[in-house]
Amino acid sequence: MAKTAEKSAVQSNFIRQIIEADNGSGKHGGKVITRFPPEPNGFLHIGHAKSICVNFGLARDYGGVCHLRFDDTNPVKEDIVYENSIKEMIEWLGFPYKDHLYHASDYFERLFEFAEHFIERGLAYVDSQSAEEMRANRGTFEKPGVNSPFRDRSVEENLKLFGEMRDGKHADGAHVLRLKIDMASPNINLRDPAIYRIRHVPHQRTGNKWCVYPLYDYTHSISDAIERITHSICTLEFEAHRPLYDWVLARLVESGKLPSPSPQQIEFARLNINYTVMSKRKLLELVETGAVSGWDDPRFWTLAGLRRRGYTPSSIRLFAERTGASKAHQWVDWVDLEGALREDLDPVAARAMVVLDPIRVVIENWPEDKVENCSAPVHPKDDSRGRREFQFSREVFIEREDFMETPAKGFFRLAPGGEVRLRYGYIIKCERIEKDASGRVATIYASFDSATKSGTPGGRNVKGAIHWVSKSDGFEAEVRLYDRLFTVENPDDEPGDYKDYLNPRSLATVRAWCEPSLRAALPDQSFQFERNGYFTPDRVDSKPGALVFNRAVGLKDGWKAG
RNA sequence: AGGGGAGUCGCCAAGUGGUAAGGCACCGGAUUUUGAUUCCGGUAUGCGUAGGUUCGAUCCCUUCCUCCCCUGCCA
Repeated sequence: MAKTAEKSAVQSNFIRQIIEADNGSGKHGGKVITRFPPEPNGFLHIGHAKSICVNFGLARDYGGVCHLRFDDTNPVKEDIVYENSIKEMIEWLGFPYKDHLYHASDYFERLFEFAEHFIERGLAYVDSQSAEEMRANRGTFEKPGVNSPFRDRSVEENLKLFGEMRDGKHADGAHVLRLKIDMASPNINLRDPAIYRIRHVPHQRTGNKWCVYPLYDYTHSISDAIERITHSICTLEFEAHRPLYDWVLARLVESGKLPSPSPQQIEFARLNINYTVMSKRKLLELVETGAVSGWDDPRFWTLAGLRRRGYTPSSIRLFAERTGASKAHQWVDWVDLEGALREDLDPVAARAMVVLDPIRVVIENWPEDKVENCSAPVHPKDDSRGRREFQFSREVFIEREDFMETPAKGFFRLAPGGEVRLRYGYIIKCERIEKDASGRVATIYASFDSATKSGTPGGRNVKGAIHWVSKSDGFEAEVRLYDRLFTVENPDDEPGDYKDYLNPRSLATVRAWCEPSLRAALPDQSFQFERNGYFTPDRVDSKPGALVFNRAVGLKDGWKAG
């Protein structure tokens, strides 16, 4: 029975240990509720996929559920097109979100009430300093901040002002609501963090209902608690925010506004992959400057790009599983992603022969108009997949690199006077070659051995077997071959601009000869072009009669010349 | 008056006082009409550094080094 790495025992990590300890103590009654909380202001990339796999994976493994919650608290940056794209990609990745779809904006009303509650308890105040004054008074890493002159406003005045803010009586930036914690805290997040700001901007879901919007730390902790999230998993940069997360929830639990126990924030290292950049700003810039053709460029590590390139959801899940979850900064090799794809596709991808860089072969002792049928298994290890048919004829194409006029040591494909098997067909012998004006081999003239048809019992064989396509029933298609987008492992660490390290040869387009079984190929289908790699029809440009294939990843090549 | 994190094989990553799991990569070898796959076998006297405690230390204590994050009315 085929067992994929994805199904094998998951390895322990510190998050699982926490969950298991909580399950053991009965802290959450054995429940596990996680959440993936994207802000709808960009497209998902492989780093997000990792986080999605961690959160949905934990829920799945512990019989819990994972909420998809859009963190839509900043209407100036957010848009419904991002939300739709995010949903589409999560579904594509294979995780169920529809029964547990939430928005932080669902909680605007309660968030506001809680803010008034903080004011009533003397734990929040309206600050009327300018942004610049607030920054100046916040202090620095070494120096404590100083209290705002508005810090001691009365509860009544604060309530009145906050109400006016909500009612649109004040301009953007005129006031802000701040928690009253400690301006001298060594943790800057605790120096009276702002929790509400005025934005006279319509919101993509609540329209014009609000002109004050809550900020992240306040919103996120409370949203988690409202949803009874048990383990709130985020990335390392939020570690210093955890005291604030806990502070807000503890006060609200104290006064019976929120249930106990509160969710626990747990931070793990975000995923980094070499030869990429991950920041939202840089991804956007690559799109806008035309370094990539769009968010779904097959060279891009956005989920849309990976899907178009030919990556499968299961390969991405396998990759996420393999890279694990820890607090150490991880720099994963791009080749690990490729390895996961190969491993995922090898047991399932239909095989086909395609010649990417054709060189013409004329088999002189094959009758002019004769055509003979050959067949090959759709999958070499799974007969139930049936067989594919194609013709053998006088004129065929083979891969240019499968012929060497002066063969290197150890080369066992075609060379002058030598023999090679045309896979699933006959053994041929190179009799002579013809070159064009530039000295390039134009045509190989060969002879075939009629006693060597593939499958002949007791027939002789030769060491080399190469793929080929007959001119009689093959067809041409465009094939796009990709290389990494950057030439250096970490473009962010190099001197100058990261864009200086774009790889000018990240895309090569060729006209290839394909066997006839490929005529009906559709996007989302994966093929192994024998000896060449895994390919998928381009979901944007491929059309019946004018197919376009993307190479998702090459096969491993164990041959070393010389 | 700074605070919070991280350092275990090339890349990930378990182990957290009893003598260094696993995966990927790599190297052998077997099978192979894909130089692929598959299958066998190999690969850290060592856990950032220097001391200490202990019968015994990756694990506990101390020193030092390196890297990352935090001074948005972004998330």
